[in-house]
Amino acid sequence: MEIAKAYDPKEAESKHYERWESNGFFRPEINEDPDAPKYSIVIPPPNVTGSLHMGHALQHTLMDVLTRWKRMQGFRTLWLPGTDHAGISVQRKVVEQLKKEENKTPLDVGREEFVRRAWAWKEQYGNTITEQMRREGASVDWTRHRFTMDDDLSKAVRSVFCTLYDEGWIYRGLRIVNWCPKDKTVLSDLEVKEETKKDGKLTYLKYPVVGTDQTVTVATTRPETMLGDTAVAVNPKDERYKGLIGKTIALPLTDREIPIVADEYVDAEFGTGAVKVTPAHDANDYQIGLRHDLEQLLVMNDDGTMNAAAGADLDGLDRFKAREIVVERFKDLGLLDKVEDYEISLPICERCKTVVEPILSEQWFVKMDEMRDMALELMRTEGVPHFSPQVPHEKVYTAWLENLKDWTISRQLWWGHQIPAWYDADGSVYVARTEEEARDKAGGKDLTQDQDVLDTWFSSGLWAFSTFGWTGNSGKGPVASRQSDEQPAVNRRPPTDLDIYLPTDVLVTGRDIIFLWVSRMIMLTRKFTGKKAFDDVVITGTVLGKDGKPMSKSRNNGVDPIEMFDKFGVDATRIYLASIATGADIKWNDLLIETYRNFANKIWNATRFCLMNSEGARVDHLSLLDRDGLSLPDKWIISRLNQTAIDVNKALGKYEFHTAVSLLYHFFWDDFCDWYIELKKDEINTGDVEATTRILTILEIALRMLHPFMPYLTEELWLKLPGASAEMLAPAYKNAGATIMLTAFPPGDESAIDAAAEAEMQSVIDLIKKVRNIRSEMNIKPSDRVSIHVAASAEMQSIFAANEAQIKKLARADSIVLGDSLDVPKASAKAVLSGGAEIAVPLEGLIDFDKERERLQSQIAKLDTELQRLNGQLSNANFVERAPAEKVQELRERKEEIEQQTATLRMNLEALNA
RNA sequence: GCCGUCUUAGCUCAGCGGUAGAGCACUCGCUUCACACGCGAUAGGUCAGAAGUUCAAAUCUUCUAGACGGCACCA
Repeated sequence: MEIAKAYDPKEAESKHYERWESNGFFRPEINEDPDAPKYSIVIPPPNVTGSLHMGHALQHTLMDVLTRWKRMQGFRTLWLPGTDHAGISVQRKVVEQLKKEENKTPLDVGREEFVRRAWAWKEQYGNTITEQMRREGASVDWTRHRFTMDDDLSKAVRSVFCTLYDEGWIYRGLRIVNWCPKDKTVLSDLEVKEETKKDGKLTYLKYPVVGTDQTVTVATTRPETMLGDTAVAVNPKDERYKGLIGKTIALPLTDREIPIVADEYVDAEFGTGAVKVTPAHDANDYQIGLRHDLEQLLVMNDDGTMNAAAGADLDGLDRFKAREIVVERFKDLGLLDKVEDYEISLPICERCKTVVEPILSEQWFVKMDEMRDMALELMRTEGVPHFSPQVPHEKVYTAWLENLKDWTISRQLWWGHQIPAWYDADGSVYVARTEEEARDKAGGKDLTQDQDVLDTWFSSGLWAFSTFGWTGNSGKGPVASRQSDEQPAVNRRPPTDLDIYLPTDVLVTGRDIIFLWVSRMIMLTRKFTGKKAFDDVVITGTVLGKDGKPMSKSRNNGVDPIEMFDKFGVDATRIYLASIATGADIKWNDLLIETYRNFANKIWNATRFCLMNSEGARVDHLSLLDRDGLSLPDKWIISRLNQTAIDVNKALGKYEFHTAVSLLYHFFWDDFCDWYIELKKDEINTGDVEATTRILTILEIALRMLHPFMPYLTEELWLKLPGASAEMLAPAYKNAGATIMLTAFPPGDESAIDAAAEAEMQSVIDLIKKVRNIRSEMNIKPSDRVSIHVAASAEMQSIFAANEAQIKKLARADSIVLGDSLDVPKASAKAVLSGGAEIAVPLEGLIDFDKERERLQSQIAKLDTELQRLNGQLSNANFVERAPAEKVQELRERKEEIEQQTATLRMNLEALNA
């Protein structure tokens, strides 16, 4: 068989995905075993405006590893893909498009047309990520792809909204909210980020007290809001201001008089001890306002300009411009006390970076107290979700829940789920799933639907169950928390996806959306289905740029996964991402992927070698079963193979992907390539069919274990193996076409683990390494053969005798002399092996005695360091008494061994000096 | 301000009570019939610092320093 000398990832990547998908290999229905347990994952829906970034690549890799692993284990496996509608982002894209192409505003085209265009935009540009996921090799069931604005998912949204409203969990109210003047919408607390500004200013304004010549100085970072002040507050205990309480202020730049009130909230120690109170523009002031029954005066428009209430001459002016003017006027009036430099942290709109304005506004909210209790209870009683890694996410999650505030869910956008609430002419509200239902409730009155849409995260919060067909409004649909084994056998409808796949098994996502998404999904899924959304949550770390900072456009330190796929191959990128410790942040470094590109090439070439010599042989799992008659290297590699399989399964079960990668890497490269293939080369090259069969079989099993990490490479190679066919698939998939992805994942066989073989093989390896060391240190040319003399116990002699050919090959020796003692010329290099054995390589004419002395001395020195530590421990009475007996025994044996070895080495050294 | 994470070989990172590990880089030697994206052999670390618990600490506890993250406050 002709096979290229180096692995070309692009070729393999272009060949298999389409076949896998079109044959339905990604669908759970490919599994024909009616009793197969299910395994399900829903993807954290990327938003339709996005393109694949390294965080996605990482998360998708882990999800795909789990999915492929479980599928191979025979689970009925579903990884459900989808996207979310990204309210604000899409809205902004469409607004920009309208502006650019037609110089129109959304109001110019109207809501209906705007939404139509948003859909068109989504159809055209919204599939970037889903296309990129195919390149990744993601084994998602595309037939179950969902979008948060699909009909069913929209029904689910309305249904949830109505239920929550009817039960009093959703309310509409006037509150101080975070307002983004650019997007002209309210934002939830989680969509607002803090940005520290070092060049902020704290402005001190003097307010004249009516009927006196006194002034009260207040400080503010937002001077323009003084136009909306409706009081000045001081602490009632503050002696400085006691006399002023109850008096009024003539508010400058306005014709209003405002009271001076006493309120405990004011910290007498901070600033001037007097606070301007702007109830409509500050959350704390709002609370003060409620306590003192103050007017709530709004002085800003929704676009961040001042309104008429700010004064006719400021009406329409931008808030920052107004700020300057206000300060200037205070200066002119002689009422500007001072302006200090002040480090301030500003609330910023996460998406557009505009300074967020706290503003009084009527919005819809979800009451979170009961949901929070529900989630905390779940955490307490069942430990759900179980975070991996557990620390610190569990603690952060519960701490956040404990301080949870109500969630603002309305958004002043047109793209999204319009709130299912209608108003009649009197302003009475009717919440219903449909307009008809609302009109019924209203007794046929004319109604207008609420103009706002819901937060995108509201629909994402239903993702775990809305994606499985839950719409909640059938009245006889799936019922919460019904246990399948309690169901009567009669009159059963066929189980739905919701019955089968919820709860999902694990959620893989980033730290940044634990609150935004994970927590809300936990609460809403519990509330509406009675089920858990998932048992486990794997929180991935952040892939940082080369500068150690999170990748971002503004820092321009991003690394495009697609570029990495092009440069190193998808498989190398995937297994590299999986090799990062679960949850740990990692600085990006191309060199590290190179490791795995090299690994891919190594796998390719190892297979190439096996195939070049495979005449007459084919993969045959029976060839590994009867181990009694096998040679030491065979017993050893089978033992290692099974141990690796057991450990890989164990590691994946604990979401320790990096451990699994490291096990596979070392098994394949060190054990299989460096030792096993090398040891078997002679047999293979001489066309030993039995030997070749075993090596092909071991290779095939190794490829299976690598498949979840490196799907393209392993499929490409597997299909080339003689004997690889649909007949080798796992029983549940026996009718599918030939593919490695539906073979059984090696479970590992405990009984194949052969400690004796591993120990014996270790002696052989040790012997070869010692000889190689002598060769290298004594500058023996690779082409020169040596002879090896070994003094060892009878058992070890027989081991070496049995593997003589292999030892000679790998140590480049032409003879091995075995005996009870060494009989060699003085001009020999010597070394000791464990188990009391000693070796010598005669180097007549070649030996450099100084060098040999140095060599022996350095070996002695190394052993001496260890010996000293051992002596220290063993002479410590406390250790001998209190440490476990086995431990003490172990050290004693080790000490004897070292003493014996050093004695031998010393003798050899003296002999050299004699 | 509160909570948390990290600090291990030149670099990037594993390990997390019982003899310090990997990959890359470095040094030396190899056109050895799968692979130079390779093979073989070395070298390199008082595991940030201090104190404590323990027979035993990179690993547990406390403190200190530095890096980072989350939350709160911000007149």
